[in-house]
Amino acid sequence: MASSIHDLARHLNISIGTVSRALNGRADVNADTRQRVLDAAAKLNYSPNQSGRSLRRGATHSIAFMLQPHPGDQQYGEPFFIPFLTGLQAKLAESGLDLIVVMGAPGDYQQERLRRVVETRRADAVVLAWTRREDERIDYLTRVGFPFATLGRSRSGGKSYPSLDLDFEKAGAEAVDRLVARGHRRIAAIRPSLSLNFGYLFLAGYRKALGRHGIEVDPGLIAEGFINEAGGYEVTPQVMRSKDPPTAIIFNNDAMALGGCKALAEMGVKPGHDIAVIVIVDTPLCSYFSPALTAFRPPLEPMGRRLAEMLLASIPAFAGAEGARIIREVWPLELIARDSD
Amino acid sequence: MASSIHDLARHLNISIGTVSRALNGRADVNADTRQRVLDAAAKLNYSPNQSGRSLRRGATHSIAFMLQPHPGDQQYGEPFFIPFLTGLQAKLAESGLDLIVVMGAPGDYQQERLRRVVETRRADAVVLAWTRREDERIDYLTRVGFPFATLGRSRSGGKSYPSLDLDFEKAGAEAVDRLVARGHRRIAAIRPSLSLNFGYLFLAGYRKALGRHGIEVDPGLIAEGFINEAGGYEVTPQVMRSKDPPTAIIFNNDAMALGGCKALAEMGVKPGHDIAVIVIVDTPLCSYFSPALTAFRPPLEPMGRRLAEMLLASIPAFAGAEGARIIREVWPLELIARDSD
DNA sequence: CGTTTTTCCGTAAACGTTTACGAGAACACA
DNA sequence: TGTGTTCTCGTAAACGTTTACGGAAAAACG
Repeated sequence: MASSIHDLARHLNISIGTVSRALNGRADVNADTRQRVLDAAAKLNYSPNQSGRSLRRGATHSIAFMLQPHPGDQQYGEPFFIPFLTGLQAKLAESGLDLIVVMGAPGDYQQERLRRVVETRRADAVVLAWTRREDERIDYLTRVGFPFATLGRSRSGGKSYPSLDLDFEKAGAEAVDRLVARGHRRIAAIRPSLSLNFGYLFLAGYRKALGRHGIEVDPGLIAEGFINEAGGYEVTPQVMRSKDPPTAIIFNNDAMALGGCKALAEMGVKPGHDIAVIVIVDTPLCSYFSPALTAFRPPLEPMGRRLAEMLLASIPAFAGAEGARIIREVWPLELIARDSD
Repeated sequence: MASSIHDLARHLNISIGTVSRALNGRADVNADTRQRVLDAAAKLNYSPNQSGRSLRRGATHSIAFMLQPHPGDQQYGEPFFIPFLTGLQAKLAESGLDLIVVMGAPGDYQQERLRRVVETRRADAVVLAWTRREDERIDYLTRVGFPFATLGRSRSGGKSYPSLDLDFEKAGAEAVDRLVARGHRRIAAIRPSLSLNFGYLFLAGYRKALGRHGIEVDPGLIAEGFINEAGGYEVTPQVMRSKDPPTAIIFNNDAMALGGCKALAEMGVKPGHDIAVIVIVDTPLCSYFSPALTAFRPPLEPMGRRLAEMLLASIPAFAGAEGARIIREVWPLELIARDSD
């Protein structure tokens, strides 16, 4: 099973150097010999040992995505990533790169696992998600000079690394606009910790839009919970018990909305009927919920592909002739109107 | 950043051999020297290059989990895995092993990616999920003699590899028993393709229990759909439009149930009121749905830990003194009674 | 035919580890 | 003092690649 380049060379009676050159498509090898090598490689089922190759080349030809069970939760956060990873992997594969997903241990917010990946040189670059406003991972990676890209931004938004984010601020504002246009003025916002940057951005858009409409921000209508079903469930009653309860709620993600709607149901409040509900980040859940939830849909698969491009473009070793460059993009979210608002 | 064992050796004025032995805890190195090496390693922030180590040792010290966007769907299937992977990773980490998750390209059912992992020796073993009744991946891995374990069984259920599965057959039967005890006799089953082994097992249990209760199996009450929301949504109306419609439905998983309930709602049928609903595999979705869905909950995180143990026990290089052995286990599913039945 | 260029290939070093082997020093023992 | 044992360490080979270098043969050119 473990056929090495030596086996190939012995089998063909030529030197390993020639075999390697033939396999790697170098110019200085006769067309005949190349073909013989290729045939033999197919016959012997040869494929290069990754460790040997990485060691020699000083590159692993793989990119790591850091996947983290979110603090305070083990279940949520990942269905979101699957289409994204599909796009990421597809684009990386076009450049002959492997995508590996590294599971973080719960709790340490990836510092330990990230260090491990970097220090043992398991990947040539990493992709981060769940970016925080102050993100120690970003600091670490820039400090040690390890290539990376982020899905999401951090506060500094430094120009030193590529990032692709969604325009949560605009989505927050648009949600408010839409609700105000439908006559709502008591609009609640259920969001995760502001340390998560998308929560921060959402709230900024929410505030700005309310201001634009001359509506005063009522702190009693803003609540923070864990970014999962339990969080939404726990926190929604708080805003509903406000002296002057909301007639509409904007949830920062689908899981919180699900929990929130559960709480509403228990209070006898029906979304789309007694109260308007809008969700910022759409998943299939939203469309199959009853009532179907109006939500902002991110184009996850294209985002994955794009971030792969941006990452590769930022790394000299992978960037083509035009040289490395840092790209930062913010994509709009598209509202899918359904039955809940 | 790239401090190697040579840097350490030069810095301490000793040979690289000694450094390596000190780092690896070998006996033939003086206690003083060992300490000096350890200190220097910490100071220089040394950690061994993974490629070099793998090359020399002939082992990567990492285990690959094959993650696959399910055919016909990009969004579903993965929240299920997160707690499982958390357990898997935790246990592997105790043995100094890394868990990497390898994304399959959509469509090829992992064959191509799996071959790549195996042939380039990227991992020492792999873990498979979504086992099919006839599983080409299992055939391939056994044929080439690559170590692996499965979450789920295949038809053959060969004794050659460790596997951990849930007792879907018993759960299917228990669901029927429960519904019959509550007076139902027209019980529908919504399931995925029988090529997926858990779908097959579920149906077997369903049939067996019906037989035990002297209820004839009505093919019109059994429907097959894609294992996602869309599948449940599409297929549920079929059984409802049966001449003699069901008074209860058992869904084979949460996503199908979600889609099915959507379809029911559109038909004006209310789960837990007009019809009983039971879900075989529980996720947080089920408890936050309205009404909360009665479901069978798998202990995912312990399953991950256990499968890691079983995998390691099956590999001579990792098994302790007692030698390698193949363990196969089937765990019960626990019913969580909620409001839908 | 002599010279230069091109084509093709073998040699060997290097990447960063681990480890078998052997040797010097220290020590124990008679 | 001589012999044997135990500690400790250095040397060097090996893992499977890639690639710089050089050289032999073939081709091109005058």
